[in-house]
Amino acid sequence: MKAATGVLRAAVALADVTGIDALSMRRLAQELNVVPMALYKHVANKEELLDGMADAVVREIDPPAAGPDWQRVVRGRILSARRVLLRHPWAVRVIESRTGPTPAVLAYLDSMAGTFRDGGLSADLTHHVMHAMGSRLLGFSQELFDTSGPSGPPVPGPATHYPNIAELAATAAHDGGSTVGGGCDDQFEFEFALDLLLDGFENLRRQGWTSARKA
Amino acid sequence: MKAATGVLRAAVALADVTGIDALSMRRLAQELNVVPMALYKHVANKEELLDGMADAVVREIDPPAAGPDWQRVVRGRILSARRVLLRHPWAVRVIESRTGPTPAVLAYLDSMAGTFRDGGLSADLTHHVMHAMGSRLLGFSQELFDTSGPSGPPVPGPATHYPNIAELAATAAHDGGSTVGGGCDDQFEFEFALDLLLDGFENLRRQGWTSARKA
DNA sequence: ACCTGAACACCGTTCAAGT
DNA sequence: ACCTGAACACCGTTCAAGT
Repeated sequence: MKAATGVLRAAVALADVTGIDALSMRRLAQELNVVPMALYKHVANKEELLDGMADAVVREIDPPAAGPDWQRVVRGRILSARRVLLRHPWAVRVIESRTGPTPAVLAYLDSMAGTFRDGGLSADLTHHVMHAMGSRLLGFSQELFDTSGPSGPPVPGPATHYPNIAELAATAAHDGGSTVGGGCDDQFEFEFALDLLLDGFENLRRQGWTSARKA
Repeated sequence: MKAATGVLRAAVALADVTGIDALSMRRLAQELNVVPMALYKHVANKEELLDGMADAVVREIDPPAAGPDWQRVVRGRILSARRVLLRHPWAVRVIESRTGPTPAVLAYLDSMAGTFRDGGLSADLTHHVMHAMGSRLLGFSQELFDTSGPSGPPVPGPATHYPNIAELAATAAHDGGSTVGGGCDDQFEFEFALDLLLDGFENLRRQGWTSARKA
């Protein structure tokens, strides 16, 4: 059974407003002025609803731009994916909780693999490159916790027991950049890691790297 | 209030056996032959229990090895973290769900930052390098979904609509390597990405890279 | 003062009763 | 045949009653 688009749109909107924890079948039914059990006409269960929500979000990512520079195409699309995730913060946890890739995710990954292949990366290298990117392909920051925001990096007072982290935080605080409250610049950090990886891939391509693991 | 070690050990053991979804306050109390409310003598609430469990797992990671080669020290410790996570698969989701870093995580990150600094990376570079590594510092694979296991990469039949992914899967299936069932070699992919990042960091260090974002 | 059982306010989903 | 409300088996946590 496929989740009806009306239910799906309502679920995405509700999660955007209330967060994913507050999205229950009962609450969603209430939003649609419908009895809870009526939802089960449109979705088999909550998992299928979440599958549909994940796919709806992934479909918001821009299609690949045209152009000969594979690094530029990949970069632009991943930054688009990141913008989508910033619009739907709950989507990270929903996508992560899927047991397997949903159709829109598969289509996205297939398209991304095509961009690498068209850029001249071998199938072997493309395979490992896709693994190395992992969830970053979908715009995941892969950070351990959110260091942006008004509170900045969560380091205790000046007499901290974490001298090295304190030093890093002090360095970040001295930065100008686009941050105001002393937090880290998420966008800068994301692009730093992304470009480091893309440059690394391009180096391997130029060197004709292979995994050399054939039997 | 600090979670008692007995309750913590029981919770970790229970999660190892039954998975994190089955770990409820009621089930844990039953395991300890105790009435559910008795747990609240030792933990303020379930979140505090999960905090304690996350810390208990992080404390299992090996201390840093001695040695002049920072790449080797970082690499060894992250691979130790990965082994810990493979012993406690539920820990990934528990650590991710913490709103901020727990004490053991802070101590680990501080120690890791110290290794980078001792290796000659500037505070500036260390800061961005730690962000770029993100959850990988704790051994997270950061993959979108599990492609190992007997089923291998989850690609539909031969007449698939995902030709590029099919090609990559075929390449992986032809590999010898340590995999048996045609799945991807998680350990190889993890080390591939890790080494790519560490080499990238070392290049930036040699070039005297700075973020050049000072006000 | 301490412990604890019942109760509260939820949850996803089953199922039988009503139309 | 279809819809739906009550019910089931949970959950984390509150709170009042009992010792």
